[in-house]
Amino acid sequence: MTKTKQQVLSEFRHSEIVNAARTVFARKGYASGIMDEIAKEAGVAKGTIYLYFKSKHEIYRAVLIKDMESLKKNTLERMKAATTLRDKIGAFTLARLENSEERKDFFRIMDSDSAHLSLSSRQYRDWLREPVLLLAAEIEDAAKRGEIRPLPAEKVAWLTADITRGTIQRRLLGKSENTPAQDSEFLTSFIWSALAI
Amino acid sequence: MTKTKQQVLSEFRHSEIVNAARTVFARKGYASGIMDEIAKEAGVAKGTIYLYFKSKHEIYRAVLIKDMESLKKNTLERMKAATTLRDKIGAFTLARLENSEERKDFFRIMDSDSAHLSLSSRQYRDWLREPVLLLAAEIEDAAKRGEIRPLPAEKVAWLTADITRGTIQRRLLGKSENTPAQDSEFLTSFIWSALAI
Amino acid sequence: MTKTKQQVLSEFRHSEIVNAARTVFARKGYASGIMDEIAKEAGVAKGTIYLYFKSKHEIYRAVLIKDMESLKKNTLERMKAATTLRDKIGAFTLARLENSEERKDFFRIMDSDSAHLSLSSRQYRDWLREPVLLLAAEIEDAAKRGEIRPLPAEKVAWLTADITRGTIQRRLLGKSENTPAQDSEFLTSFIWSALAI
Amino acid sequence: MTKTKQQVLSEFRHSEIVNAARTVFARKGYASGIMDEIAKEAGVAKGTIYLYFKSKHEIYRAVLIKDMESLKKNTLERMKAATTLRDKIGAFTLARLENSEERKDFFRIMDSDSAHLSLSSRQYRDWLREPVLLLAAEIEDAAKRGEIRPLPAEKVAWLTADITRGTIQRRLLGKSENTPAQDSEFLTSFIWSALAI
DNA sequence: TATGAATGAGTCTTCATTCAT
DNA sequence: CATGAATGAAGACTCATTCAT
Repeated sequence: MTKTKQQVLSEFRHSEIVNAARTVFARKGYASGIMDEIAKEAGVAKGTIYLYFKSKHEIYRAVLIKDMESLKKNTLERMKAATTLRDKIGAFTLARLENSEERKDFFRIMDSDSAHLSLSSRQYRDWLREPVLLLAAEIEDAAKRGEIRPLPAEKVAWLTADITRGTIQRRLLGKSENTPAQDSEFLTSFIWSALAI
Repeated sequence: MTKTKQQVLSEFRHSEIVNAARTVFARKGYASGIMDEIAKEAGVAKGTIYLYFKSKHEIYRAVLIKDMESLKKNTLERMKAATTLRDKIGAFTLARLENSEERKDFFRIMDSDSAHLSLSSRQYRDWLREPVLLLAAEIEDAAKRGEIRPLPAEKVAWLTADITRGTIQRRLLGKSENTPAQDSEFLTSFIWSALAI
Repeated sequence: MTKTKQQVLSEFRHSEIVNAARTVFARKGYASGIMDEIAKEAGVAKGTIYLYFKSKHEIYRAVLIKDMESLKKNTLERMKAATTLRDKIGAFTLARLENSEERKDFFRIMDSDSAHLSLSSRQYRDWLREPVLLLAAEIEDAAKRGEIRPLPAEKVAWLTADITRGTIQRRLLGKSENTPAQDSEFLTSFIWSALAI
Repeated sequence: MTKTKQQVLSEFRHSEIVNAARTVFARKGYASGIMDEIAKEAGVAKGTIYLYFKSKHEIYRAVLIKDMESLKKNTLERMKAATTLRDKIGAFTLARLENSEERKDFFRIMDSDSAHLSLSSRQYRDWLREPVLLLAAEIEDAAKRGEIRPLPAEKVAWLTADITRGTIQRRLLGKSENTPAQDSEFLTSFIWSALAI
């Protein structure tokens, strides 16, 4: 169960490189993010990167997948922990807003065109899709229970994702004096009003 | 007031190059969109492009600015033509949805990371900002008139822009069986419900 | 029928690059023959080479094919011009010996392992094979006519090629005080003795 | 006179590495034969190789020298064991043909351009030279004894080497249905005919 | 003006060699 | 001695930009 020193070091390096890459790609974009710079940022030689990743492309994928996976997991967990639909909507938006605060670099990359090119589009969309579909299912249920107006649930779920993303982007541009919680509450109440009977 | 033959030709070339660039960038993204390909697409020699634009970067800016300007103008006109707030919201969303249909290439580029890198962020946001601020003003007025709930008008306006953009992106991925008008109506009614007293 | 100035220049460049490559490859071998060096030797920029050849590999092929083709043609012509078998053997050996004198660089490359890797083995062997098979046919005929002993003609033809190649290689190492004609005569008479009734 | 365990192990490793290198170089050529691959083939770590050899180049030399030395020894022994000139020619050709059968890898390397670049040309030629010169001496003697025609002995010896090499190469390409003994006999009788009075 | 051949700086990637453990 | 992770120099290739015609 214990890791060898080697394994620890190796995982550390792997992780350092991914972190360095995220920083560099966030700063320059994929095409202009140069291996030299990633290497320097990670504190290793250029050749070392190739011991851990087959290509620049592969590093980029690693960054995206790792962060998207973690974002997805976190969002799902928090949504499941919530009980009412309103709370679930709140959990969805807040999870993402808070995450974007901690991982600004990733959120700067996430929507880039290279992200779409690097992952198969199926792969790409599914990271987002799963939480959105969970949200859609909850909306559907609530509608059936008569708690909210009958509306196309999936569409509404996507709109929720849209405004969350937009809000995050505005925050990344330095546009918000609000806390994530405040922004989340505003988005949630806005959606909720639109759903109200 | 009359243009010389030279001027006409020059403007024509300018425009051809911008169009070719839009096509190419939409197909490949900025970094992989190659001058050779733009030249071929525009039907001119590579050197000729440099008679009209200082650099690749400059062409990209030209594409963005031209299209954004035209989108902005169109959106503003249609909003001004509308009378009620609901109609103005409808005009905003429909203008953009229809535009995206006619100019898919541009909309594919618009949100790319290179777009952000190419224009100063102020420049970039301002093309969108104007219609959004107009919408915000209208919302503000309507709130004052008591037609809708009092809500932070600018935020609501941005949310409207967010869901419009999201919807357009889903359409570009081949995700909609609806007409732009139908999608616009859905978005508008959704917003409208949230604003209702 | 007249070539444009462009065509002439283009062909000249093409040819210059092939010549430069031959020189460099002869000096360093394929793997150590560096594009920079070829470019410098050809008096063009590195990028220019890629206007004429898709890759380093392609240049190498071009060198081999051009020279082998020309060697083959020359050998065949001279053999056909000869009338008796002995003269044909003489033509074969002399053609190659003289050629190797004029094109030392090529002969240094010809037998390199990279030559085998660069051309399909069929392609590679056929340049040599054709003259050898012609020689074999002539031997066969002469045997039927009873001019020489009956011997496996193709084998004898290959042996002739072997000793010609060996002699050339020794010459390239600076080992011969003889003229090509003298060496050719020696080889021919040696073979001839072995064929004598 | 007894070797320590250390020495035995050391020599074993040395030998393993040389064998691995031969295999790899034969498969890929010198430039593409990678240290990693040699290490894996030898069953040691890459660093270990450098305890036994100063450089990749040095390993290559070691392979060549070891095999050439052994080939030379074997050829000389067998020639000395033979009594008549014809048998000595037969011994020369058969020794090499049989050796090439057992050590195909080496024979694939032997004539490569890298072999020439790795050994000083003097060094390279001398491994072959000794048996050839022995053969030349025997031819000389036989001529003096009037057993064969007077011919330039060294040249004839080299021609013998040439056709042996050529035949071996054709065999390595999968071109022979004959046994080494049959091929040897053909070559010997061919040479012998040319020498006959 | 228009051309497109030429340029060469800039990039990714490989791999022989070193070195800390 | 043995290891194999780390290094970084070196090389093929790309492509925005220039320039002679």
